[in-house]
Amino acid sequence: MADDKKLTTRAADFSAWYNELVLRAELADYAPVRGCMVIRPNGYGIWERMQRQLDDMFKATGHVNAYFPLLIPQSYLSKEAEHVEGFAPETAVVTHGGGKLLEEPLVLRPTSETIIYSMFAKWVQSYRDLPILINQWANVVRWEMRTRLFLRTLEFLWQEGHTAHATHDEAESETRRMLGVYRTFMEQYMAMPVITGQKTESEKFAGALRTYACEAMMQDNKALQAGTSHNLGQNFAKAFELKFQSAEGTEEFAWNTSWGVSTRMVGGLIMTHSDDKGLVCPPRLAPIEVVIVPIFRSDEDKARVLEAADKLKATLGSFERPEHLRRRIHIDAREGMKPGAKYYEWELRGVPLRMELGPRDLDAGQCVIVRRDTGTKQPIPLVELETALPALLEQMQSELRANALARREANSIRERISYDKFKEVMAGNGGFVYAGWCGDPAVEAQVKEETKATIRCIPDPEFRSAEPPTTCMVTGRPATCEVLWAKAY
RNA sequence: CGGGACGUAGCGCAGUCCGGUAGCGCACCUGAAUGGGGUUCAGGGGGUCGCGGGUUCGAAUCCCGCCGUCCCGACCA
Repeated sequence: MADDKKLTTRAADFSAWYNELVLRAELADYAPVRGCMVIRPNGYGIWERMQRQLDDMFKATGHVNAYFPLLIPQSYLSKEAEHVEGFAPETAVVTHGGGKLLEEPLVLRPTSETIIYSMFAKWVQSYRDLPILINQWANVVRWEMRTRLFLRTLEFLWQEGHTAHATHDEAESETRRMLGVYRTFMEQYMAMPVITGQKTESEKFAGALRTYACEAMMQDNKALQAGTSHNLGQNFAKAFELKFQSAEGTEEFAWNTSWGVSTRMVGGLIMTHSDDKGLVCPPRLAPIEVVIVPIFRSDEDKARVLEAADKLKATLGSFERPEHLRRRIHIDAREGMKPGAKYYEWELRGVPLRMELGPRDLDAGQCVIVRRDTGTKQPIPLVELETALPALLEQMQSELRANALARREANSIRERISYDKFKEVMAGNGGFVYAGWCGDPAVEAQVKEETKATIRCIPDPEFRSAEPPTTCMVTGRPATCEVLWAKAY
């Protein structure tokens, strides 16, 4: 921080910019334990709004919430071979309780497939007991080597949906449906466009049949995996004896899915929209939509302006209004701080709209509204705020999404390029590269080794090229599919 | 766990080479003025200098050990 008041710029050091923004906007802070963070009210408020929206969407798609315990017998994790291989290296293990060595160590859940499907096995007898459509909001622990605020911490908050079905096809359509829910949420609420698609064998979830993901592009052109949805097949059902009797009387293993998004999305939101002045928060997820900065000199003016501000908040923000008509308003009435200083602070914190309200405005029956993303100022008559505020907020919401989409496409390469050119791109500005792939995992490994880029996904049809690639970018062999390459978080 | 940097007031740092009264900026508290883009003046509070040991009359400073944090790798939502 050369200048004490300004953030390091994105261009100078994206990583430093991100860290400083998170800390100074008071979204999160480092905790005493390495790799752990405290999510402060400004950051938690965003997560809460994400939760509320997603929870509504899960309920609307037929899911119910439940809660399973944090502690899982270590042996459970070992019951599915690929699963234990994938997660064992990063589990935290409890060996003592009440001062005594435990007979069997307990792991802090890195994810809850094992405990949940072991319980499903108790609850399911018949095909009539299916499907089970459960979600839980929880914390999980993964002992990562390198951590970053929101993007990768030892403990993080998430939701994990877990379902059980009678058939493969039903499980598959559930897997796809929830990926679609994530996509809708990310686009409509986070204003963050995503590429959806399937993960390759090497990138899929440990223990899954197939993994699908939403991949977003951050402002440094790196990809962020923002949500995953897994078709688990019968792998866990077999490990935990999750069986049911079919209508035909036969005994069958159930088909499971799991899907999750985490507090990592807060990091994605930050890196998608924010600028060198601080956070830019999409209005729909902003804990505060409008901050009123009162301006006054004399005591008379002060009383008059604050009264007007209170009145605006009491009417436009009244809890008696239906939520979509209720504005989330904060009045910054702090004494001894000049308006300019407040402007900078609320810009750092990402409040979408700022309302400047002073004696001159009141005389004219108006206020001045400033948009956080564009900085544009406009006077608005007080009597029109009721309709003007939601219109401005929605306009900002959709422009943020459109801008993020334009930026992603401007940094995507869809024409066929040579592997040499690809190396240049990845060594330079990076970005998303669509290319043919022969399907050989060794090629993935080689490219990762040489360029640090990985296959983010095999994009869903709507994201694929009009002209499908016929050869592998790396080997020149016939392509089995088109893939999306990028360096990732 | 490998490579690098660092640990001194809430935050950012100087002081360490060359041992001798613990400092600066911001933040914070009090008062007054100020108030439409980071306000000014005056006064004030706050530290076992990461921890442990050693050398010395005397250690933030020198030596040894440990712990922790951040950045770059290998691992990952």
